[in-house]
Amino acid sequence: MVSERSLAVLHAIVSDYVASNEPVGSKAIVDRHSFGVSAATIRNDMALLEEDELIAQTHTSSGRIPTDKGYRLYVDTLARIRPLTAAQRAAIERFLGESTDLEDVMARTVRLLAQLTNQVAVAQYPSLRRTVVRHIDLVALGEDRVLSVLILGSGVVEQQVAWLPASRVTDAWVHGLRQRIADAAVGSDVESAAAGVTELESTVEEWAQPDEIELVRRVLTVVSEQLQANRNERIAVAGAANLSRPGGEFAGSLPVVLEAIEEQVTLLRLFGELVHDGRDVSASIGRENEPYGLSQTSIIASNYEDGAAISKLGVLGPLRMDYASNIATVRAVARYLNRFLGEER
Amino acid sequence: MVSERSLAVLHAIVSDYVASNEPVGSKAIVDRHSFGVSAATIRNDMALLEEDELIAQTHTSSGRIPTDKGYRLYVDTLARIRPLTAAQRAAIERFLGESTDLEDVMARTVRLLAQLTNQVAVAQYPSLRRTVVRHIDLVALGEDRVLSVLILGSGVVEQQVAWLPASRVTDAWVHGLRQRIADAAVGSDVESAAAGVTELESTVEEWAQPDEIELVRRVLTVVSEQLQANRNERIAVAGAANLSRPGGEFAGSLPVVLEAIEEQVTLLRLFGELVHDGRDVSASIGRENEPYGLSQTSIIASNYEDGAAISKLGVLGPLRMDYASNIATVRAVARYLNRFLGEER
DNA sequence: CTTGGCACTCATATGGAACGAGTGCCAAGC
DNA sequence: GCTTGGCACTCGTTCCATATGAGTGCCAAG
Repeated sequence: MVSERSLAVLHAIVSDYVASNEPVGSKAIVDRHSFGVSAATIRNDMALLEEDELIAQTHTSSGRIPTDKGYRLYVDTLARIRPLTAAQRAAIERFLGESTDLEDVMARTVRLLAQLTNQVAVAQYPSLRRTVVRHIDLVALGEDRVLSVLILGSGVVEQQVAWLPASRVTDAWVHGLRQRIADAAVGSDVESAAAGVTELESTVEEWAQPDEIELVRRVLTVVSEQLQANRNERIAVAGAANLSRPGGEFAGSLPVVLEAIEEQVTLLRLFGELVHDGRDVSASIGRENEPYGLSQTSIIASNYEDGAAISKLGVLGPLRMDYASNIATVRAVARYLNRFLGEER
Repeated sequence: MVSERSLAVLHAIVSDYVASNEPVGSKAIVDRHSFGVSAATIRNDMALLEEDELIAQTHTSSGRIPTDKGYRLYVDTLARIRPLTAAQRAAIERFLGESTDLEDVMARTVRLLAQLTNQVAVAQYPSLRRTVVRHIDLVALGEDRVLSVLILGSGVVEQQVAWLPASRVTDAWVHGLRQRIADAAVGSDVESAAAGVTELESTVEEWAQPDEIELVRRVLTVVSEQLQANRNERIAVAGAANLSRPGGEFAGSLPVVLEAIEEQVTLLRLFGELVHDGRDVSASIGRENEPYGLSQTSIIASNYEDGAAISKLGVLGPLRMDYASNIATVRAVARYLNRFLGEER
């Protein structure tokens, strides 16, 4: 266990290092912070911190920089979360207030978060399992293609094309089928609707013409897929340009990070594994992200509620980032998004 | 005017430099290419090329590298476009063949192009002005919100929410309005449909209840917007990770490039200004992109037809890129996309 | 436990010398 | 008139040796 003052020294090292990007020495600490002790005393504390692997030196006789473990302890012992400035709050309000549909809300949210933190911002789309199905449409796009359009509460639209090879699709046929599906699905939430459609699928023989059964099945399969497609597995990203900030933070790992952003799958897994032990904001620091090749990266994320399910949003940046400020910002944006989505439905 | 052999020397310099990323000297040229002349002769040619500002030296006595102007002449005098290998063609076929809706086609196209060229790939969404309107839906999302869904040929769906503050939206009302709009718009192409809706807007007083006119107007405005929204102004991007390839190509300009990719507006303008003088593939090299801050970047683009209108797709990369191969690939992918979209409709 | 002092380490900066790739130019050759 | 071999010259790169200074660890005294 580290002493009270040692912890204060760690905090000083982290914040100085984040600000200057240079190893910080004992003298610099007594100069910039008002500990009531001399540099030699600080040096003793630093020796202890180094023993605990909370800080390290770049070479035998240089100042110290925090290790992953040091950052971790720093984050865990951050006393209070700085509230945002009035200007920042206003910016959030203004930015989100103008948005129209969900797509737009997500895009604005990540852009905002990226701008406020100067990091890469990521947000998971809300899960829609508990959302009500408002409307279902089947539209013939030609003789062999039918477009299925699903309209969910809060204005989300899913579309998908069903191919019905070598068939003669007529408007009347499509219309009748639509009616049946709508009866089974519209009005209930997505999960129940999926069950309804499955039910319909299993009784196809009872109500469809024998020569149409195959076609009907295809359409129902597509609708089922749409209902089961988990929106939660989409993410919005913004601020990739922040990766190339001066400082060469991501020396070798920039390609890995860019790939992760493009892949999305990696980010989703990473987000999924984040543990929120009591706190509303969680962090994953450096080597904790090793399994994803992102050991030079830290992630700060917060849950945001979304009716029944929970989704996440956060930022991704270099190990050396302003954790205090980023945690505050992520939390604030998540709260606004919460409130905003709450109003919506 | 440069002589025949000088031009050949330029080609040698470009291809060697692209391959090695090092200034190429006269000796290296005679070694690697079978000109029937000595190094001294090559040096004379190089002096001429330098006079014409087609090549330059990094310092007084080093090998030469091509200038922007040199790359330009090189591209303009590329004799024949290398055809793709069978494997590459197969990859294209396979990759595009699996796609479902337009969104998916575009995503696959850029991913493919990025992978084949190792550059950032960009594609403009097809313009839909000549596409037929298949279907229009209005769905009440609550008492004060109506979702308008527009279904176009080839399975494109546009949605937008209309807010009708302080009103009591009923299903019956929405249904009636939908019918009217559908009569005016469904079946004709997007441009005519827009005209039809505008017509409807101007005669609102004649058929709507006085106290509903304001609400009807709002809905019609939203539908109009949807019809006029130009899909052509959306782009798909992939392969950003290729920017961080070793070689430090984008030393200082990486942030600019990343921003351009995220902004999209810049890329759209850039694409819009590309001139195709007779060729099916065009290039914009280095300083030619100065106005957009992308003077360290080259762009290779091709038109792809899309019924009436024309859209573009291409790649963006460092000045020092394999123009010959990239031009061939962009052209091939554009052709496949052409064919694919042709089959669709 | 704190503090001043001191020897020690090591990254960085500076400068000079050797090296070598590549050029420009010239006079001779085809 | 174009081509060629030769040669002096330039200049970036590498290597080494030295000087500097920031920062440490340790110790003995307060």
